[in-house]
Amino acid sequence: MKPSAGELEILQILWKNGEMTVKEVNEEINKVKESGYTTTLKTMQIMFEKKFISRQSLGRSHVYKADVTEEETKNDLLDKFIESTYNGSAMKLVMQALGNHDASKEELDQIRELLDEMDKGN
Amino acid sequence: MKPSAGELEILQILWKNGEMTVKEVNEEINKVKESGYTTTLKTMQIMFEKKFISRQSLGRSHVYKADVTEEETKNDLLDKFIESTYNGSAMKLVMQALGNHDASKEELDQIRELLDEMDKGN
DNA sequence: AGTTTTTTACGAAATGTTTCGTAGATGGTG
DNA sequence: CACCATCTACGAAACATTTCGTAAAAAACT
Repeated sequence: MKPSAGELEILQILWKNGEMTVKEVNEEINKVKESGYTTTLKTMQIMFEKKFISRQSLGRSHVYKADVTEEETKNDLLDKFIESTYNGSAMKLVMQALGNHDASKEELDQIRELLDEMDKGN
Repeated sequence: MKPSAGELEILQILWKNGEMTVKEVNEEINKVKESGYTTTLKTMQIMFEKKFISRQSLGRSHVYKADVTEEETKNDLLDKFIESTYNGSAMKLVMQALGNHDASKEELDQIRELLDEMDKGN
């Protein structure tokens, strides 16, 4: 299933940091924006019910970790985005993303390599 | 502002077809999924209030057209998607989109051309 | 003119998300 | 042991979205 915006934010934090308590996740969020502790707690409880994350008791508190992979989740989000916004055309998205964002020489070369690999596949 | 999923669906139809009545838009939607007439009407009335679309009276009915451009809207959605899902890195998104979707030789060449153009810019 | 059809406008229910207040449990500290 | 801080659980409010029923206006039909 598709995580909401708030859920995705928490998943990104867990993917980056591994196992974390609600308090730690909330502190991470508060580096970027203000958000109450129970807000983060509630969201994580819902995510737990949805099986996006799992948890383990540690003393009185819980330690959470992502239970869906970054790869799989982002693929899923990307596919849905391509479908809804670019009518299913990944290439249209790639063209627009390239056209609208600066890239370093290294990045461009990296993409060229990938394109060459894809040629071989054909 | 960001159109919702349902609003985007209607915008895509209007971008493709130009001026349309609610009835026509609803018929277009019903080619893909079932949806009541008043549902589409209501959504379009909300979109009108939000200034996503404008309208003109034609006899007893209204003829609507998109009032935000496809280019601008998709750019905005793309930027937000890159921000929320790829931590702001357009190149990560491009790499993943290329890696996960097949492309024809023509499409790959088209991307190469674009990359060459971008090199010149540097 | 009266009935039917088409269309708008309005309101509200159903759902999902985000946020937070409050109560209660747990564990540490004087 | 009583008090305080920390943490969970629960419920509910606030908001946005989606869906549709119903009423009323307007036009078309007989």
